[in-house]
Amino acid sequence: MGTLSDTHALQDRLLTVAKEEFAKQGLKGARLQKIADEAQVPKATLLYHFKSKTVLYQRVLETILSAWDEGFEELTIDAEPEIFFRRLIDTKIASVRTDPLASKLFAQEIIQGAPHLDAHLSQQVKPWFRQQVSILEQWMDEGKIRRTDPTRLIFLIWAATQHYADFQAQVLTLMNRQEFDAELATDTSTFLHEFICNSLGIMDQKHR
Amino acid sequence: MGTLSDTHALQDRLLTVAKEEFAKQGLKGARLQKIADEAQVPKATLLYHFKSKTVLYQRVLETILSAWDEGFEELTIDAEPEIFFRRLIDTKIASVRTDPLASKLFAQEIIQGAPHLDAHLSQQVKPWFRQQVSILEQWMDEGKIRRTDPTRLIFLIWAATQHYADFQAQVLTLMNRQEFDAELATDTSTFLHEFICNSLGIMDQKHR
DNA sequence: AATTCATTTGACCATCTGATCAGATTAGTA
DNA sequence: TACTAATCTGATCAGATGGTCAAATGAATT
Repeated sequence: MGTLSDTHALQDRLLTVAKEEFAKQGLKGARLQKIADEAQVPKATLLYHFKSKTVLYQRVLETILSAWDEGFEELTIDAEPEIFFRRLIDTKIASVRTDPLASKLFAQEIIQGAPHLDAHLSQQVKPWFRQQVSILEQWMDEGKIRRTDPTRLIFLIWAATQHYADFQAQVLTLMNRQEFDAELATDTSTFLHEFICNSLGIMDQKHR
Repeated sequence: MGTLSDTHALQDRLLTVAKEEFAKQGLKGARLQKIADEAQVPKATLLYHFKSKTVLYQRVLETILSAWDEGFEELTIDAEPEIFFRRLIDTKIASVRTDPLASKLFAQEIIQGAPHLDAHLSQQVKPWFRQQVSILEQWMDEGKIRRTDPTRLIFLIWAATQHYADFQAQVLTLMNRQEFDAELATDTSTFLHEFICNSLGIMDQKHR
């Protein structure tokens, strides 16, 4: 424990601070000086650990994406539709509430045309997405859920959950709230689950 | 008709070009030089018509918002739920398809905490929002639609439609499409309408 | 102790960018 | 035509910002 913090811990801290700055200001708007200040480190030190602003940004993005991949890939199929949707929605809402900055950063990246994650979209997201679609199709074939467009259904869930992170400023204003607290998260989760199950003709055997 | 274009037409062109640049690059990322080039005008001319970058940005924002206000305020209540939802969704999807840049610009503004439209949110959006909520509540009281949280229902519609503009890059990738064409818009509109009506227990008397 | 390597940091730089300004050009008017 | 006001624009600037570098510091190894 010679140094105050070893290299790895420092880089983690820098990535965390950088995520916040990038999420709040965008890639172009973010200032290396501000990130360095926030992390209580000279700017030169920041640039020693990450060769350039772009590299730092990509590292932040990678960190976010791999965390997501981890959290969502284990959403198994071996469940009834109702359970599946509950897990999916709960996981997404939890992620949105725990780390809205990650969601915001990701959103801005996509809005600007996803110039830094073409690869990830087609290699990571697409397979996961196709799998989800095929699960839904199977359930439709089996008559477990009403037949509809599975692709757009996934989009709807995606959008409806992500909305609470990305548009948090608007959501809180319109709901007269100050923060996205645990209760608000639970209620939102419940609402979405109910709404979707209702639309798909899934009977809810048990109350939450 | 002495000049090639009068002042008003020029400012409109500048606003249009600026909207594109702001939407694609964000406020901080946008470059006045690029806007000027795109509009085939010296940068100094651009700054003659708009005192500063911030002013230009705010003017672009105002233009977008007033266009939206116009388009959505006339969504009257004097209709049955099914018609109401159809109109709302169609209008929103049309707006998203016609002018995705406006939606993207707006989204980035909200994501970054809506620093430039606090006033508009509470003065324009909030009243409209409350009105929609009260319509929905009334219909729930009358038993016309299933009882649920009207606030989150509006959010869901909002999010699900906006998604197709803001996340267009991702949506197109996952759907293996090149552009958001008219057919895709119609199908999306139909899907959302059906999905929502189904969840709210609204019978669809006529096919689209 | 001497050497080597990674890390840290203040000083500095090249470049970019929003903004200014004075002078030119044009349009409208008496 | 003469005069005024609005519009246009090239030149230029001041500040900010990403990035570089050489020297200093610290840690580990022989």
